[in-house]
Amino acid sequence: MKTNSLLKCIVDDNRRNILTFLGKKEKCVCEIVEHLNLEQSLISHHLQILKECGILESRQAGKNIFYKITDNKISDILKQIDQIALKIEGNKEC
Amino acid sequence: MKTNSLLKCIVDDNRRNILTFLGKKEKCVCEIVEHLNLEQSLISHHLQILKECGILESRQAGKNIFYKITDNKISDILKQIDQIALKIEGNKEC
DNA sequence: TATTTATATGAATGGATATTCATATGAATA
DNA sequence: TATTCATATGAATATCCATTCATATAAATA
Repeated sequence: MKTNSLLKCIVDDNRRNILTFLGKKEKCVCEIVEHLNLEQSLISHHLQILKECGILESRQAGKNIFYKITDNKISDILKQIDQIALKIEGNKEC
Repeated sequence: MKTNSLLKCIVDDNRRNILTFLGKKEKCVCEIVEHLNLEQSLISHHLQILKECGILESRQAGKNIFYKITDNKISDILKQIDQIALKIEGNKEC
């Protein structure tokens, strides 16, 4: 069983930032690139990973491709992860 | 901010298995080694990592060293992670 | 249709981290 | 006190994964 590969997916800093930036609204790649200020190809690679995991889905509109978080279940999971991150703040070396 | 390094800690398969095996009860290293069927030194390395993160604490009793999960806060986090893992089960490539 | 713009892709690289191997330490016991 | 048992440690190696770089694709526009 690979129960934790979505966790692995989310644990990466850049991917977490992408997801946080996306929030409830879909955004096109160039917006994400501009906001995170990272290489376009890097963003693109991360988007593919998130998409393969079922966390994101995409939609084409002309030259642009828009990404959004797939469903509320995923959003809930992300919220939980953030709550966990908060709890962790009180901890030692972490 | 390093909000996710405890997550990184937990995301590793062997460490998750160690934590799951520990549950509420302290166990000595040799029990963990026997149960996970991995090299003693590997288990020991992982135990150090978990200890440095504040997830585990240890107690010596003669030749044996017993490890246990530090506090209920950590236990709660682990439970949440497991719940998340369950939700994820319904997902695609993950 | 040539060029520009937006995005994807794949190979190469680098860095982080898991694993192994050999050995050290330290407590218990013969 | 020599040996055994339980665990830790550190260096070497292997593996994984993020990042970069160069390039491909495909839509739009001049």
